[in-house]
Amino acid sequence: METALLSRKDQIDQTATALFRTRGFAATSMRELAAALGMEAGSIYSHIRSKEELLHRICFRLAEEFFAGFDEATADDALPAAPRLRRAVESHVRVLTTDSAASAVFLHEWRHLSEPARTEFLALRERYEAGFRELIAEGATAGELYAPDPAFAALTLLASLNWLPNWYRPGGPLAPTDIAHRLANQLLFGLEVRC
Amino acid sequence: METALLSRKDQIDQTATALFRTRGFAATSMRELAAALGMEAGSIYSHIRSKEELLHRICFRLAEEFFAGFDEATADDALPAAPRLRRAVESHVRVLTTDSAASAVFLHEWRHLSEPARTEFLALRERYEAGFRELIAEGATAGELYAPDPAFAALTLLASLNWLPNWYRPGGPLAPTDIAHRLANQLLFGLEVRC
DNA sequence: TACTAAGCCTAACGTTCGTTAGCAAAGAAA
DNA sequence: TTTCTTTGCTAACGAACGTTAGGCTTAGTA
Repeated sequence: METALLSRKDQIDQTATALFRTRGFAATSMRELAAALGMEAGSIYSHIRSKEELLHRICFRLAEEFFAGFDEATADDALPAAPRLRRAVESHVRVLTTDSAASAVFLHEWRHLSEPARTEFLALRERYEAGFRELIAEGATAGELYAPDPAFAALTLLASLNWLPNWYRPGGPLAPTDIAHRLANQLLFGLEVRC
Repeated sequence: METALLSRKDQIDQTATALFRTRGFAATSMRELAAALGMEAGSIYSHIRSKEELLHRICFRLAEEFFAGFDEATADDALPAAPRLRRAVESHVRVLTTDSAASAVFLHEWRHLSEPARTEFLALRERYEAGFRELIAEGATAGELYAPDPAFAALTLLASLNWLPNWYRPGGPLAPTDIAHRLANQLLFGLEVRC
């Protein structure tokens, strides 16, 4: 057998991710996907069961990556909440930049999952957001952070980060780690000059 | 003629906006839209020319509202950049909250516009973002704001705001003006406690 | 050599899509 | 009364949709 860098199934996943990102899940046809892979639409079904399976795999794989990164970033209990939050932000940015196409699909196309996957996905997302919320709340009670409403702060913070796949392009002027540092700084220090 | 609160055409626009928001433009069929209006699919074409015309009207109407709000908020040249930025943020939030369904469509579904509308739309959006960018840059050179990279700051700021339609619900615990103030504060002052 | 398993093809299935044509009812304007 | 406009209907159009069945080719295995 040819030792391909990517198995055919992985190629399908990757091409589907790119198409779902730019055209959206619903507007991407199996024939389009097949054409991008240089094959016929029917042939794809030798590798997958359905179009939705593709979306399902993309969304849940990324959920796993976000969780793994967050857990690793916040594992050190000795650290105060503020630096742990900073590390969580950097981890989130790392996932967004290393797999920005899949991230965009994860963020925008999940609603085309049918039940029960959709509910399951939303539960995962809520649990992830709760992680940030609790980190911010911890920092607030410890006096490290100013956050009268941790839930509100967490929403705003993740919103800023999640916009990233909309403009980030690999090989641009800013490296992923630069972006992570800048975002963390801007979100933690704000725009207004310090007193 | 019956003096309806909304003309039939406006009812169609409004129902289409709600459906496009929750299911997406591509995944919303004309038959679904018709059913939600209590009519048949073919009948809609007595009022509109095409499905895309609906999307076009929603997107460009909101673009106008964003511009009108921004222009009014930043018209006072006597004011320093920082308070004008704050007013622009509040105006943006006002549009997002008073018409959150249309805002969500504006933010997510524009890519289903076909050319040349799509390019035209993106040019408008870029011009709007440039307004924020220049305001931040002005504040930075005047020493009012700390923003080493105004473009980056503008992206992050708008990202935080544009996430709003994803969680805002009219009649929730926070009134739109509260939200606007909190967002402006958090973005301008940051999360970290001040020195 | 014969057998097996991938991988892809063609052809077609039943369904749904956006849209159109032609007609009917009903009220406003003349 | 006649005419026109508005609004909606039914029925259908061609196209595109996701998916399946069955067969062919090729490469690895026994």
